[in-house]
This record gives sequence, C-alpha cells and structure tokens, in this order.
Amino acid sequence: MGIREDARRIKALSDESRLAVMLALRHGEKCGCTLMSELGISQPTLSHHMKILCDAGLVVARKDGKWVLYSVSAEGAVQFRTMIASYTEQGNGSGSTGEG
Amino acid sequence: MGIREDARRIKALSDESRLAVMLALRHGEKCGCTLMSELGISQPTLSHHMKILCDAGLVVARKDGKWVLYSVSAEGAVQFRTMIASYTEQGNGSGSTGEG
DNA sequence: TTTAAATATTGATAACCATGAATATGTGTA
DNA sequence: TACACATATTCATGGTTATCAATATTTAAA
Repeated sequence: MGIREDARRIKALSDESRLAVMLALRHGEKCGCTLMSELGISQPTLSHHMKILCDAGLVVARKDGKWVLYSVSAEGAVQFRTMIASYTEQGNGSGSTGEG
Repeated sequence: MGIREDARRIKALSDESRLAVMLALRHGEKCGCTLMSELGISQPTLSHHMKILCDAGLVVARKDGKWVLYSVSAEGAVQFRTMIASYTEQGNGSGSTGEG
C-alpha cells in the first residue's frame, strides 16, 4: 500500500546480513543464538536485523521458552514477490491475458 | 553472484524515487527530462538515480540525439525477480513437488 | 530468592546515501 | 563561432543506518 511502504519493505531485504538470515531460514526455523553464531555478528545486531525482517513481514517469530524461533513467512514472502513484480513487470495495458 | 552484489541490486530498488521511476517506465521508454518533471526532483538527483538503476541492470539507457531514453530491461527484471525468489522461497530439499 | 542463558533496548559512532547547487560535458541549431 | 537544451559530474550537507558496548528484560533452573 503505497510506494513509501514498499520502499521500506524492499530496504528490509537490501542488507547483506539480512539476506544471509533469509538463506539460513530456508529449510526451517532457527533460534536467534543459532543465527547469531552462523552469521558471526553480535547479539544486538542480530536482534536489530530480525526486527526489521519481522516488521517487513518476511519473517515471523515464535517464542519457545527463553528462545525465539524465527522462520520465513510463506505468506509474507509471496506478498513480497508480488510487490516486486508490480514494479519490475512491464504492463501492456490490460493485465493478465499474457504475452503468448 | 554473491550476497554482497545481491544486496547492492536490491538496494537499487529500495528507494521511493527509484520505485516511481520503475512505475513511470512500465509502459515504455521515457527521456530523463520527462522523468524529472514527472517525479518532481532535480536533474542531478534524477541522473544519480538512473545511474543506480542502470548499474543494477533494471533499466537500460539509449541515447537519441541530446536525449537519453530509459526503459525497463526485460532481461534484467527477470533476473532480479529470480534473485529475489532465491532468498524468499523456502527450499524443501527436492524442488517443485509442492506443499499439498 | 539467586544464577545463567537468550533476547531486547539504549546510546554512541562511523559509514553510507539522497539531495541539490554549481559546474562540466554532450548535442543540435542558428 | 555562439546559444540553448539535456545530461553527467563534483561537492557539500543533512538524514539514515549498521554496528557494538552496556544495560534491561525475560525465562528456566537451582
């Protein structure tokens, strides 16, 4: 909803550490301490990045005891790719009748 | 080719003005002066943004007299969306057998 | 309660970036 | 040549952001 919000969501993915988080979560959820050691960044920095990814809707957090388990939001990821498509696909006027 | 390069390309799209450029170019090529007046930004700023979009491969520039005509790179856009998918699609190990 | 582990928040700082004024370069026309 | 227009580049600046040290909060266990 709005270019400003879209720019903010894309910016959430425009960081090397956050891309690494997305790759690390491809095969399922992981806790913060695991991500922290895998990425080799400090705990406050990881917490900062996870907040940005969650705010963008790309990642969801699930609390389990003293751990927070993060995973890719399937719905958020689809919405993100749809949004990206709306800026990178060339519109030929009508819509989805295709190019064949 | 590399997370750093991917982050740089995504960052190219993570700006409100550059998203507006992408929308303005959806229906075909436009010269810089047209984009400049449509977006309401200064000429140096537009030139700056167009360089970033071209470097990211999302836009191509074609010179025609004293004008530069910009358009969305169809190939670059596809590659961009494929790259985005590689970070936002969850790999279940094998591939496309689905989630049903 | 105390202790320890995981996470979040605050504060400071350095690096990055978007912006526009001034200027330079390129291009067509008179 | 001179002039006007379009674009690129340089430079300075204010705003944003990634980073970590220090600290606070949350949770489980002793």
